[in-house]
Amino acid sequence: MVETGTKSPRERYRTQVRAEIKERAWEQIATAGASALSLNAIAKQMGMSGPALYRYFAARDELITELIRDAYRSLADTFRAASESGPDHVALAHALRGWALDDPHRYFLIYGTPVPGYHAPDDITAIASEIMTTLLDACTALASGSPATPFETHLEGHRQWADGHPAPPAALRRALTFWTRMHGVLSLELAGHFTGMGFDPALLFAAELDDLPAH
Amino acid sequence: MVETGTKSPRERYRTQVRAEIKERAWEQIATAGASALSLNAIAKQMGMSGPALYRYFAARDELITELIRDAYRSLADTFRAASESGPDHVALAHALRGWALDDPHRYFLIYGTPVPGYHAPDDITAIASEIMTTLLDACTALASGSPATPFETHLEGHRQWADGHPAPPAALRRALTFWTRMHGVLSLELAGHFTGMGFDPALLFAAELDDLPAH
DNA sequence: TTCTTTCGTTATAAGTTGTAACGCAATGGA
DNA sequence: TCCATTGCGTTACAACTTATAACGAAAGAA
Repeated sequence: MVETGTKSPRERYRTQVRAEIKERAWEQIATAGASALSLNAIAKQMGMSGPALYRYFAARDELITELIRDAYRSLADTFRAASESGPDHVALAHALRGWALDDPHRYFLIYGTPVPGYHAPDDITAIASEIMTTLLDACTALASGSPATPFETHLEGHRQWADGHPAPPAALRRALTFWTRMHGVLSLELAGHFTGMGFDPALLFAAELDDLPAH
Repeated sequence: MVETGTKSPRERYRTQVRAEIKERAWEQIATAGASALSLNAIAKQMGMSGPALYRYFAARDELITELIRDAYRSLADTFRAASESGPDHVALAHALRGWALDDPHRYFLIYGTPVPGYHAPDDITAIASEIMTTLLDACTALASGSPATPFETHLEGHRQWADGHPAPPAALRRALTFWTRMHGVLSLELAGHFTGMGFDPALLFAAELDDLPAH
């Protein structure tokens, strides 16, 4: 095959059909959850027979993996956009919350109940570490130097996950805490555990954001 | 039917079979996840034909609801036991972590990705509020009186969820924060998001427990 | 025009949940 | 002891699902 520089019509068609399949898949996930995702139903919606979809995705799991990849990609882009005007963990927090509320199922595809035996491919973990780097940048901006707590001392000696990032221990700790606390509020809120309780989840989120380790 | 006081042989047999079905269900969930739970497979394991199970559980969802109920009940009992020697949120935290690590799938059945359209029956929400009451007792023990932060002021006027509990605003806030922060660490840990990162999740958990709002 | 690749089809296999109809066995009362 | 009722487990079946195989048609390349 000669190098055309632009995509062939066939490839254009193929990527377009793949995109439409993913769109329908997101719709289905939103109404019935990821576990109820049916390739047959998607095919019918698109006016073609069930097995036809297997030309585009080798298996149901491959489609879901692709959706997970897109979700990570989308979060990484959101973080990057929020960091455009400088490293700022408050901006990241609000971006994260907006992104999560925008499509809860997308959030749960990343941070929800894990499927036993499923392992994300390497390119997805690469996107995850891209997200972590953005977060570390923001947390480094405000953090001071030497470790002040036992856990920060522990982190100083266990920082493989920072992947060479020069963040001081306090920043490492701040990034981890940002992650777990924001996730703690968001995940319970999105799962509906706060509904009917009366208080405003947004205020709890803000309070937690305000209470992050200051150092 | 005459009131026998003790169960009839038939009822004893019935409850025993139901218990064995649930045991097999837990085993399946542990190896393949809740979404892959198969009534047929359970029946085969027990040496009987598929439809026989429908004498014991009207539908797959009813079995899962029963498992969720058992999970909540188990957590409530664990909390109660941890509170036996007086209200102590540190004891609750360690009990929670032990309970979660003991069976991650049981934890995710309660706090994992919600199933769209599923609503827990009233008796389950009653157990949930029993858990919350135990937590509020522990948080009241250490908290002072008047609200000190904007969010605590907000909680003072939105405390339906406390269900009449006389906890001061600082205790309400402490309870919510306990919940979201412990869940934030535990859920990410159990989902495997920390694996390969190098640090010790137990230390992060301890650090978060130590950092709870003090007031 | 001809060759080749790709696509969508139907047929089929092996699962799943759940219902229906039947027979057997155990329970409880006379 | 006998009998009627109740409950249990079975097979048969309907309507799904994922996934593979084999075939025909359409589209792109030479």
